[in-house]
Amino acid sequence: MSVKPPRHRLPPLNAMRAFEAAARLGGISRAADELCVTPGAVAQHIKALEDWAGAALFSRHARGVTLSDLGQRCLGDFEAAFDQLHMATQNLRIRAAPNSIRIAALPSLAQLWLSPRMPGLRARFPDARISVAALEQPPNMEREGYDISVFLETNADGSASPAEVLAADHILPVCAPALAAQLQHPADLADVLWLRDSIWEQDWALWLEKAAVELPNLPDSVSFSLYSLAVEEACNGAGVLMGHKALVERHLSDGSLVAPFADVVPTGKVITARLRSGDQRDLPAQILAALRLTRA
Amino acid sequence: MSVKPPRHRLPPLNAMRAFEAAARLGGISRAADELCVTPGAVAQHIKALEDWAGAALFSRHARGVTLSDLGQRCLGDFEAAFDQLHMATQNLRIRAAPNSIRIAALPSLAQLWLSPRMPGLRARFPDARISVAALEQPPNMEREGYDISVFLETNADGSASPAEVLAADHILPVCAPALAAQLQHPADLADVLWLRDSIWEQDWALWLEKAAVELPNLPDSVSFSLYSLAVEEACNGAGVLMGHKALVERHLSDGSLVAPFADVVPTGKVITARLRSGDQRDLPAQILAALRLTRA
DNA sequence: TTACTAGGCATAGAAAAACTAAGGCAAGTG
DNA sequence: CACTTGCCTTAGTTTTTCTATGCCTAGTAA
Repeated sequence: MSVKPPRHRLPPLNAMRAFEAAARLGGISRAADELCVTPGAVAQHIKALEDWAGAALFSRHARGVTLSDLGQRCLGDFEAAFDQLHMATQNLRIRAAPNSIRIAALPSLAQLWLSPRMPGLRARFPDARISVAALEQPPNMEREGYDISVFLETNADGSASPAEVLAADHILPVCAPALAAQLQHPADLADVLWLRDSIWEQDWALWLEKAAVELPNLPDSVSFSLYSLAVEEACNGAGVLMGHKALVERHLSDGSLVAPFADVVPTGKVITARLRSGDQRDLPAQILAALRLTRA
Repeated sequence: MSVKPPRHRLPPLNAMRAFEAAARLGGISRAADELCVTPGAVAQHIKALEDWAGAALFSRHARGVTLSDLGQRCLGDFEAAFDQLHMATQNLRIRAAPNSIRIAALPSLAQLWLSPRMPGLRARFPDARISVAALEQPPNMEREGYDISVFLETNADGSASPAEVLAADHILPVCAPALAAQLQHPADLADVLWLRDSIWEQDWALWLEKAAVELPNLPDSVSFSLYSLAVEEACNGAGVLMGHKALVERHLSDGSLVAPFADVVPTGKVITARLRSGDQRDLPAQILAALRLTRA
């Protein structure tokens, strides 16, 4: 009669994942969002882990939860463990498909800056399989499976990770050539429809201030949730768009858009690319380097 | 319209666990055994991970599997990640119940060496909650939830982890006092029933050799899968047992067993205690130290 | 005071995942 | 040549996980 171990099982892996997410993000709802499940599911997982441990990891309040003393002390361990697990899966992914490159980019950058450069990139790296995902927020690159990110950051963002500045961000009004005829002086801007991007609402105010333009009144404006839609509409002659130089350079050079006023204003932001740390390949860095040099 | 991420999900956690176990143990059946499921379940998990990666992690043969090149290179990552996950759960456990101490011990040691010392231990550490599990094999202490292990090891086992020698292992024949009357000379051993432990079958041969005893014939013997059962039977006068000194010392001192012959033979093994590395408490080390000094 | 809202809890039922059992196969072994 | 070992596959079942719903509490606004 061999003594069969009443084996000490690990608590359920999913329960640990739920705890880690909720503790890191500071809320069950936020964890649920990250894990793509309902808050109820996360709450159940966390309860399961608490039952396993026999102690509370969170203290519950009417509005949200806070980590208990125990939870506080354990968060670091679990965070590190899951970091490693993510690292392991990323390594598995890139070893299984070494030529696969995933780029995460701001939607506007993906469409107006990155997209024109893709043909050049593909020509330079014919073996690479480059996919692009448009994200509103920069992802955690070590955790989600992106090898390169391209986002707009304020110049001061001195993060530790290896960042590469691809271009500065400058703005100036742009519009279709036909509409430009109506704009002789900056003051004429008060008489045309303005096109805005909904996440860059302050662009116009910034430009007016820095270009020292004073208008008697602010005209009507329409906003778009995607900058590329606003650019399309500007090309169609719908109005005047506050153009980001790096994003409309192609339209300016092919004449589909023109800049009626020369005042170019820096926004204080830069287009920044980052590599995923821990990637053992050379390809991502090569692609990033090529990205600096590639013209649209 | 916010751009909702087509979130990059991790592969299923259980699939990773199955891969890690199968890769580490070198077989699906062995992994199934460790995970307490059927091999079919493990095979399915591994296939799921391979599908996620888009490449094979094992090459299948008729007799067993071997790691593919890819699997080989990924094993280390996953092993490290799960090591950390186990570490995190152990830390959670001991933080939630700092006075809980779990000891893993060989069944015979648990019953005959450890058990008599427990009262002394409890008196010395009244707050500690000491539980004991009897295991045939030493557990992976970093992974399974044991804080102290007590096993019989060959002297040479120079493992890196902090080991503490509690006692050397010596053997000599023992029996009930009544039976001892029949044993005047070692040669008389040929005429009595021998009691054996099924995992220490060679004890008798070793003792006969080292004690330079030659017998004309070997007598009948019965074996027990638990040494403590054999000890009981010896006390009952059922026969002569090859006694391990450290395990029968209490019976020898209270007279329920006697040693008819004085030849004590070392087996080359030692009772060894180990602490789980990474334990941030002092209590386990204190208990181990006390264990050295505690008398039965 | 009186809604109203946000965030979390509890429960039941539904959906999905995991597991088992059974049959099959291929290559060593006696 | 039969037997054993170790794995695969599939179908069906069990278990887990998730969602949906209603409820509760404490801030916030009217």
